[in-house]
Amino acid sequence: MDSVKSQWIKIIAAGLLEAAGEKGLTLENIEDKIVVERPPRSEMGDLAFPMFPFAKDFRMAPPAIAALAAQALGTPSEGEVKTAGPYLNVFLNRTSVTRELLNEVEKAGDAYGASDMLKGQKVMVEFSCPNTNKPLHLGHLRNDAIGESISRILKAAGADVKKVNLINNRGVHICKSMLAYQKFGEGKTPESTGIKGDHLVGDFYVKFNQWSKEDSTAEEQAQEMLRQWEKGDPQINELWETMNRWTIDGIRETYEKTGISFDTYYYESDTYLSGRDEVLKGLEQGVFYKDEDGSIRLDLSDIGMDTKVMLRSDGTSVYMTQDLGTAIARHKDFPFDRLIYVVGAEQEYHFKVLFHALKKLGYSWADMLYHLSYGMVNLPEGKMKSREGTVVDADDLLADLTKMAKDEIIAKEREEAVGDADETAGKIALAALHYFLLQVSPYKDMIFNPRESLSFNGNTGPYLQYMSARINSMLEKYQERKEEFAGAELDYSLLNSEAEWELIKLISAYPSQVRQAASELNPSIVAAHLYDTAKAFSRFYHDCPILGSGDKNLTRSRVALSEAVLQILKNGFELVNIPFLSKM
RNA sequence: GCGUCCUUAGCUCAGCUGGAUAGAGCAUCGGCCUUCUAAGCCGAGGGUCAGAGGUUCGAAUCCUCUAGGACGUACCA
Repeated sequence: MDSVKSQWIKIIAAGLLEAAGEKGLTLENIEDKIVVERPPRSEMGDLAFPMFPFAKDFRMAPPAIAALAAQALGTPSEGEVKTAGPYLNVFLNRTSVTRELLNEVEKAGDAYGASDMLKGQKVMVEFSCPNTNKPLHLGHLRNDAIGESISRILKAAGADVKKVNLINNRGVHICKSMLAYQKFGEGKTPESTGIKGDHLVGDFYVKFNQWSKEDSTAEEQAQEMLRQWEKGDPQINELWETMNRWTIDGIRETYEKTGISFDTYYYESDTYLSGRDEVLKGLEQGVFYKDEDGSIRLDLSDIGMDTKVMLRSDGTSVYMTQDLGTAIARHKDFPFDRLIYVVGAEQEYHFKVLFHALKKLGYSWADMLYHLSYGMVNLPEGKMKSREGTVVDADDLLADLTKMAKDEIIAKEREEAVGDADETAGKIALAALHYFLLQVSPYKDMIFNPRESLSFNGNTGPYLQYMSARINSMLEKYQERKEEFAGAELDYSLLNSEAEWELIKLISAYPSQVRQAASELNPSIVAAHLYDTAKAFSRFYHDCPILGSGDKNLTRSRVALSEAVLQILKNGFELVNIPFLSKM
């Protein structure tokens, strides 16, 4: 459809030029001025060209320009041009557009929608970045969903994408769960308790917070532990390694369940030292300064901000120190053209400072860093608060969703048909979750209502899966009954209903939607387009019998259309991490 | 205080670089299963696009102000 659009821009331009010529006017850069739109209702045409931008050139009212241009255009072979007030509306030659499009989709297959828009670009995407003191919660799931999805979308746009994680495995917060374990742990392990490692460690983190309310020295003890640890205390180190492994193993299990993966894991425990060296180097160079209190700081007055600690007065490193080291290590490993940090909006200040610090340290690639600042997930009652126990745990949520999906399968008596009901339920849960998280623009805060938000009806992931499963089943039946339709011929002119034409237009728009999602780093564009497509198919499927159309050629042609729709759904599912189900 | 962002139907959200009558889903009400999966389809009601100015032929969209909200402004991450 892109080629159709540019073709029509040329046609309209020619018409306008001719009309202008008749009036003795000359127009410049006419093609750049032409705006292509979609008419608000399909019966008004397929493409719309508003004439407002030419009012000044013509010194005429837009409707009059439209009339003149339409007259000049006459009846081009590519379609029909009609005026509608100030608009020129184009009705495309449906048969030829359909033929071309369905052939293109079939040829491209899984690659339909892919482009070379970002060809040659190396893009690193950082996301997830869990702390090793507690399990993942709903906020992480949104981060993971966005990070994984934009990685896939950028890849589809031709970029060389490297997905990276950063394990926040050091810092005072880690010491807190360790300290609580030392005090109250009684040697418990994931094996001895049967509790998933990340949850077990998280329980001790909660315990620390309870204990610190009773014992005012708790915070100081945690700080002391951090100092001992950075000095290399072997006992602390051993405990750290053990508890870290528990957490990371647990978190990796959650990644596997949700279809998230990384090309490279970075660990703050590996990068904080190089970050510290970097800070000391920067101190020598005069980029940083030593404050009266002994801490090493960056003066940000040149960008209208205060100062920021780069290294604590006791010599231990902060978040910033580690992120400096990590960024530098990453650019060495993978000289990116762009590094996208998928991190919550609450850390905007941090990244502003980080990027600024790297620039001042003389790293030219500091300009290629980008903070994809996404919004928070809130509950109807407000913020999720771990202290009040209102945090929605990732594993619990997945388990609940899977249970709901399984109950639904049983209620609909689809266990047999579906094959492995548990596996299917798990995939439905993922679809519900990922679609819910990705249908919203990343940068906006969103509200998660556990009771209502994850329904399986309406504008949801399972609805998409359902439509694709139905198409798949129908196509399988077609294959089984192949002899019945032997000798059938594809006749695109038979696909002449409005429902079919709507589908054609949606299929043709898919690649541009993917490109837009890539340039805006916004998966919700893909999600919305998938919904529109599924919805349009649903209407078509309801109105237009396929296998029972009564006309072999019509059946064959509608099958071809359905195949293309299924291809778009499958390709799009891949981009937003929704599993395709052949049966549901 | 300062900075950044948000405010569209009862609720949750779309609405692309300004363009024709602002759209979905949920919820409410009413239809549709001897025919390809009813996790579906069709229809109805529901809007001063927070408010006020401005720019423009034209504003939910751009600018300014006001109100409400979120986040940040840590030797937490």
